[in-house]
Amino acid sequence: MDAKDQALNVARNCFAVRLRKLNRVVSRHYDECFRPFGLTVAQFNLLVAIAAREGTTPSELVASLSLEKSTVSRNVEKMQGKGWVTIGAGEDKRTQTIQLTKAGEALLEEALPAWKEAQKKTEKAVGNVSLLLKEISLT
Amino acid sequence: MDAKDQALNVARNCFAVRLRKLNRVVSRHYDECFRPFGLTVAQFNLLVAIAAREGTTPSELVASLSLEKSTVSRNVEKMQGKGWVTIGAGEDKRTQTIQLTKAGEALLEEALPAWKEAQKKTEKAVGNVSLLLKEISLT
DNA sequence: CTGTATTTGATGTATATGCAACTAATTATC
DNA sequence: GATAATTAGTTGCATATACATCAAATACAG
Repeated sequence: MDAKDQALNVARNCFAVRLRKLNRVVSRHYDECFRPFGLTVAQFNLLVAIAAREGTTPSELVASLSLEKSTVSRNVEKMQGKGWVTIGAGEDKRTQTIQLTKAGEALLEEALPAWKEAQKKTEKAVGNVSLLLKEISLT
Repeated sequence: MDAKDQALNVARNCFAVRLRKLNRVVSRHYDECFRPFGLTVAQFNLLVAIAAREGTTPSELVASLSLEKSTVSRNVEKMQGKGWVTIGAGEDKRTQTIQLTKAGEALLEEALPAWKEAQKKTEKAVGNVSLLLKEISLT
């Protein structure tokens, strides 16, 4: 097998190559649907994660979303700037608690139809994603 | 269903949320394995894509990887800076052709064991990814 | 042909992401 | 109780990514 065929083989069988491409395509669908709300899919992710656990902490978000702490730190700060969340004192002087504001709740509510649309769009473009993701054992 | 439960529901069922998390986790495995070579998974993606079609063009990479053209432009430029690829004249005066250099080929060769390791690591951490990706109909 | 539309890349700007190094606070060790 | 280790978040830096806009080249319509 020459270098070219080997590369082709890698390109076809690499989990990362395929997953990352899928990720770009799918994320684009969601970004399109959320654009009218001035919302990105990454911000939407954080919003729902925060909404699902009122009074959560950055650390919890790090764990539940497998994000780097610095990413959470900066993205949450940005969302605070937009008035969607408030950052308050936590149990420790180290920790913080994050809450949705009224505006944040309202935004989520408004964006829900767009989310449903994105879900549909994704299934249509990519196939049976539910079935696909069902298999994954991510904590 | 109150707002919190609704958010939980979205968080659990959103394709983007789950896919993006999986993408981060998996990409991290590859990045770790490639780090000793000064290579990122994104660069590896491009390298194998270029190797698989010697003399490809940015446009082709855009199409085959579903990347934005500006992303390809800048990433390929960076890889040229590292001496892994050369950018030459294309058929048009608009287009370019991209070639792996000897160093680029050598790097791919060297990194192959790391890639295999990353594949294994991923299967171990995430489950049967092959089965999972088999279902996807991405062009 | 000539003027318009399309294609191909480059560049400006913004977001998302991660690693390394840092600080402050807390916990564990002795 | 003092010191070491760990934890929580922030900040500096770099890469990856996308959208909008631009310029140059080519293709197309008349």
